[in-house]
Amino acid sequence: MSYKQTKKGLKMSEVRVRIAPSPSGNLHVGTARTALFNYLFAKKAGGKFVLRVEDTDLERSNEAYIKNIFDSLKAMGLNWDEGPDIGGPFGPYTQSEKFETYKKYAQKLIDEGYAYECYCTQEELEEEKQTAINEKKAYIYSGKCRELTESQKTKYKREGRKPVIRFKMPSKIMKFKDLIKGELEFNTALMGDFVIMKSNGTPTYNFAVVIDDMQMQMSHIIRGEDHISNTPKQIAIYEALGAKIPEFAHVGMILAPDRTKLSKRHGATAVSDFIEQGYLPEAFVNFVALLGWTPSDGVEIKSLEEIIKDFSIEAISPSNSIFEFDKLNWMNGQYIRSLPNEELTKRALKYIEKYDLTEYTKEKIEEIIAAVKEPITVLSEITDAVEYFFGEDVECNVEALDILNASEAKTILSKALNLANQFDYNNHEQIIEKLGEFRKSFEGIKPKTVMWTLRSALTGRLKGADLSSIISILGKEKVLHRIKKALGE
RNA sequence: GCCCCCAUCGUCUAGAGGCCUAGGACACCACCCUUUCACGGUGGUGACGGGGAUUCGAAUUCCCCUGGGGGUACCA
Repeated sequence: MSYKQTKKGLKMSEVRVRIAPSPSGNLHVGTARTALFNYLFAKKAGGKFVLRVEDTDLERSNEAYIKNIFDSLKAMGLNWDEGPDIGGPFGPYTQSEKFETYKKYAQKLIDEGYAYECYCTQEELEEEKQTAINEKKAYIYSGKCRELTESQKTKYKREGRKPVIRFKMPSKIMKFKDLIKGELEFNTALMGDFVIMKSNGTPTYNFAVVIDDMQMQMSHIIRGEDHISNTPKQIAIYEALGAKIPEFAHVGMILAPDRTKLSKRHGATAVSDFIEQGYLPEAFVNFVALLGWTPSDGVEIKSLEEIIKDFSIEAISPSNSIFEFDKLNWMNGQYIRSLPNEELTKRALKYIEKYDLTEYTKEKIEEIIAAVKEPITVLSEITDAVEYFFGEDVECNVEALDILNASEAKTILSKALNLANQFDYNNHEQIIEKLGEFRKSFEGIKPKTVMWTLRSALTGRLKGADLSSIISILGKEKVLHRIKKALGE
């Protein structure tokens, strides 16, 4: 046994899985979930989670997307053990860096009679397809280039035709056991000889995946069910190569509420979009895990670590699931509320930077965030929730204006002016107490009205944080100023 | 058209022949708590797509239909 083999030799039992995004867009929710399941499966088994970039379609791939994909995965906490950036024993992990390898294997398949050059033009192929449609039959490539003679090939070459390489699909009933879907069966005669190398010398997806998964010694392929129909093709290539066939597991798709594919028109589809809007990555991961997987103990809010412990691939549902925001929002709120104020403030900072933060100390800013966090479901809502704390004056909405224009408002506010001088602004308890006395101190005016009036004067709205907290944070100067302003002074 | 996958409350799902008068979570409704909005608590509305078959017994097994999804590329 050579050194190289020893180094690369693996224990039969080692679990190796991968996520193989193609950088033709930002990390999609569906891909993110597939990545999550792969990650969970690997970590649960003490195996390896590898990242591979599938950029064989150079036209559609771009650097910015690669960065977005890496960043999103990291934000979700799905750190890979091997990948383009950190390397590993089976690199390169970027397909565009392996074009020679694919060529080599394609040639091997030709030499051994499993593949052949095909010189058919697009027009010829189109014609075959049209005929099939007219005859209401399924289109299958005729295979007419299978037995091309050398002289025919040279003739085509001289015409300037660049061949593709097609795989000779054997005709048989192919069965395999899917870890999620169960026993699956296909008639490969219906598939025809498919292209493995394009005329520009780059591999097609179905070929590149097999070569990579084989070389990277993947033990399990966990992916979306949109790949089910590719599986027989891939297995056929494994067989032709004499390679070990990995186990397959196909997860249902994530659909939009209208039951169509989740796309831009449904709003956010990229993980980064969600994070941008103020969904906490850990909440997002938790939610996405619940799309198709159920915790064994019924406890739905779980950290990544806890999910790993409880994860099993058998528990994944075989059906599609619809991405609804309700539960995500609820869950995000749960996570926001459970975050320590300091941490929450740090994360909320980018949503409040439009205000003059120098009006307050760092501690006060934390108090503000703590005061408004309760009803928040998405971080971006903080921008509005916090508005009335900043600036001297406050802008009143219609409801607040109505309250302030009511006949009893003047009475209440005049007295409130007095009250404002009695507050000990650093003593929250004292404020609560004084406020309690104050709201009951009016003959014929409901406590509720008293509070609403004061709230309207101070915040310009009827809804918001706890009034005593607001008063404490605002401080004497602003409180007095705003009450006076409301009185028209 | 052809091939494949899927099918329990609005949504995510529990359920692997009797434990199911189908359980939980979100959403929704009501009540309680409360200075507002909320948070929290309690309770409620709400589903096995249809038809056959197997069985003493079916949400659970089988078949058909229907519905939804995916694939059918020199995209991945």
